[in-house]
Amino acid sequence: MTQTRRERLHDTTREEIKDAARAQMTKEGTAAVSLRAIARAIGMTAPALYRYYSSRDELITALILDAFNALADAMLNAYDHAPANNPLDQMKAVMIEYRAWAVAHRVDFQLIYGNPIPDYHQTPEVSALTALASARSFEPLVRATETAIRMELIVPPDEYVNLPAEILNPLKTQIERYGYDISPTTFYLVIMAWGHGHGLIMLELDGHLQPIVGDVTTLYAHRVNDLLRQMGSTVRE
Amino acid sequence: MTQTRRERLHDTTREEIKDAARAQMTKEGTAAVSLRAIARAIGMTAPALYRYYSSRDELITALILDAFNALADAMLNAYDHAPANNPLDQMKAVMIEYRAWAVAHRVDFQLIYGNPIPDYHQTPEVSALTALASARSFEPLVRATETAIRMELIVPPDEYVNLPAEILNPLKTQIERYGYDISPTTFYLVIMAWGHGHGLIMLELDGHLQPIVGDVTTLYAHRVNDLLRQMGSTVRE
DNA sequence: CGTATGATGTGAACTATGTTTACTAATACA
DNA sequence: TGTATTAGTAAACATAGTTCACATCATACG
Repeated sequence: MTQTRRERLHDTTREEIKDAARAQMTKEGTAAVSLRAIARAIGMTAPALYRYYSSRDELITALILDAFNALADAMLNAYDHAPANNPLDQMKAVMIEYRAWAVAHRVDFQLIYGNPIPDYHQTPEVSALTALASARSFEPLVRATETAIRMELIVPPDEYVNLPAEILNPLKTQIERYGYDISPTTFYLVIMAWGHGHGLIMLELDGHLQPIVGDVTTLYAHRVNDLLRQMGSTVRE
Repeated sequence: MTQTRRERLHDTTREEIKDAARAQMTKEGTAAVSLRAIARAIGMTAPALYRYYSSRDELITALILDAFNALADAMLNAYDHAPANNPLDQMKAVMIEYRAWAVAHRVDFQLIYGNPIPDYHQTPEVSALTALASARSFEPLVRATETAIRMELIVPPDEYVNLPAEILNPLKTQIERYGYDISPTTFYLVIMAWGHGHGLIMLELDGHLQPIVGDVTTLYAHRVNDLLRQMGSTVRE
């Protein structure tokens, strides 16, 4: 792990390039990542960038992985800072943070969950990494939900306990595959919450929600609270 | 409305250009619309396209408006073909169609709800048109929901009837502004359903859902049925 | 019927882009 | 100090959107 001076400088420049790319995406959109523009911004010529990233695709891959990890970190952090003995508050905190991060880092969120960038092609190894990072983002929510159910702070209605076989079986398979120690009900509820939150966030980012509901923060918080109620939260707000 | 032969040919070519553009997007992604490639595909040179669209942006605008209208038509059609006296089935049909259209027309759906295309800039007039088309898409769902509530096929739980002021007021404002004849509860429930369905669809299109739940069609249908239950449907499936 | 007009198309040119190649300048290490 | 590696450049190639000057040809009019 000992880095030579050269390696340190190299890494610094790699970060500088990513920062310039992010700045550019923020201004012009995720798809507008231009090597030549990045080079101009940091006072180099375009071919020099190839000393740091073997192609535009590799640079974009680095940005995507960074974004995934930052989101996962943010959600884990929200989980850690919520009251440890209160899984319901943990669930809320993580759900709220999902949107907060998306709004505060629109570009990175679009990089993860938006349209693919034109001409960008992901290698299978990278897909595996992003899938892992994606799963890591929602581990806190899964854990909090499972705990809430075990503590009977959430008593899910029968619909979510006795799931029909065609829904139940794939969930079971997935749980076994990853060796999770959770019930299919937990898994189903998390997917429900994820889908709901994700949809509201996407609509907000595309500008479809704000003109309709005014303050989206308020609506989102209300929806999160209501989601817990729908899940069978036994604690009134 | 009488068209000369020339105008007819002109319109035909405009359609041919759009078709080529759609074919290209389907193959290479929404952002990869290339005038030169379109020209090649239909046996012309790129500058010739400027006789039909004054720029790449204007072509993309045409594609976006087409997509919006096609989605609205599809949802209205689903509404019309559901049993007229059964608003619950109408609601289901429209929600199911929303996903079905998105999956069958991924590219057009991304054009509407995905990342903006790089360097594409929308004029305010176009934004107004798309907002209108977007509203038109969800009119059937709004109407069916309002009817279901009036017929007491849906009796929404208290949470959705007595909405907190900070949620209620923006909804009321919006309803007045468009002169809709619906209750804020209807509006809230539609936003809830829209957000939920939209999120699941986006996750599916990005490939995040299928590996987790296997058959997404089954999960989505299950979620739609459960949404009606959450809204307070008095009819058991 | 012949002619002028306007629509339709082409090819060259301009500014961008990502990428490769050949070359130079600087740095680190023996 | 000498040498191998690294960091950077300039030139070149193919791609893109767009503009311009020009040719062609069907239509409309005198």
